[in-house]
Amino acid sequence: MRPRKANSREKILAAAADVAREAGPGSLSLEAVASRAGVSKGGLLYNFPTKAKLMQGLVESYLRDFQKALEARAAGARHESVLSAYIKLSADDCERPKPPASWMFSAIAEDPDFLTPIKAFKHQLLERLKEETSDLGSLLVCFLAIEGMRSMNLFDSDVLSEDEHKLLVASLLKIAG
Amino acid sequence: MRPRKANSREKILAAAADVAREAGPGSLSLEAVASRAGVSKGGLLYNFPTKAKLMQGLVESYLRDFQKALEARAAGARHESVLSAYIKLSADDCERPKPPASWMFSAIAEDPDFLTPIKAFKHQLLERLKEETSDLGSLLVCFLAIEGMRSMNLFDSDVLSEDEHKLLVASLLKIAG
DNA sequence: TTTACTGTACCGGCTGGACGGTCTTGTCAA
DNA sequence: TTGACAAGACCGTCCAGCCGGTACAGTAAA
Repeated sequence: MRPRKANSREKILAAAADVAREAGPGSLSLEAVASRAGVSKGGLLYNFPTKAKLMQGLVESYLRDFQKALEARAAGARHESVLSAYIKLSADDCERPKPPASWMFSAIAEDPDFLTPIKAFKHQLLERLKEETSDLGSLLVCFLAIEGMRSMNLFDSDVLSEDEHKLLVASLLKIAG
Repeated sequence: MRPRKANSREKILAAAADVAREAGPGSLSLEAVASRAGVSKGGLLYNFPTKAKLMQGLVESYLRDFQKALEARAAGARHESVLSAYIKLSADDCERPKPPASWMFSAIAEDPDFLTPIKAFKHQLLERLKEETSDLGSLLVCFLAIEGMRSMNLFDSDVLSEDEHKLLVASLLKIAG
């Protein structure tokens, strides 16, 4: 029996991320994703009429999830700054073993403009952080350092040891105040 | 008359970087590179028998250039730390408009293992920086912030304004001591 | 100094395979 | 029975790598 109205979109998105991570971003083909998602190629194309739409879906779901996680953290401890929440969230996100979002490379290869929403999101986040601090210099250092953490995670470059990672996070929280 | 012994390798490498930057990392085909370099496809394949070899060449030349630039800076001002030199070099590298090394995305798509030498290089650099400082926390913050700067540049995400960029660099130099 | 040979650098058409996207043919729930 | 959705064969395109050539420099025997 074929599962009717089983939310294929989510399965497909997850499968795409899996394929990009395991087979490499260059091997993210529609067939591979469909097969991984337990869906036929036609089924995939029904949900995402084009490869570009699939990438777009990946970007949007990524941003949505991140936003939700950040909001949850910020609401969970209202006495601390959003910057602290962002630092801690990113520290957790980059804890190994964490699946890096390799699909991003596929998206960039497909069309570099897929970065635009992400860029906009980051800009927006930075603006929000600026509002809650008076020390712009420290904020920038923290913001960029987090960016560095995330990028290392994305590139799967675990240059830092576990201890160094913890020390870094502690230092950032101290700078953030 | 065909230019004999005109160093095609360099021209091809430069052309590959250009194509990746201008046409997008997903459009880096051998034909496009050959045409851009003013070389036939056969000529390209003569110099780089495989696309993977071309990517490898890109990585190696990138690392070699970076190493040279860093050494030059470090030697140029021997009274300051290597970390300071690294900060300043990266700040200059990320000054817009600077061609981001989009070819890296093509390389990753071809085979994620092309990152290995880069990872190793960074690790080595970090070890070297560790030797000259006693404050590991500050070093890590600086190192990661630079990483963030470079990643933003690579992704062509100019989230920071000119002034913010300068403030960031100043703050980093202050932290680096 | 002519001729024959060798190795280097480069050319460009070809092909086999992979991939994105379409189309026809189902198939189940209402 | 109908319509939303899924299956997978199929088609056109693109591209990496191959291969048979060409041009030329050097060498050296004749």
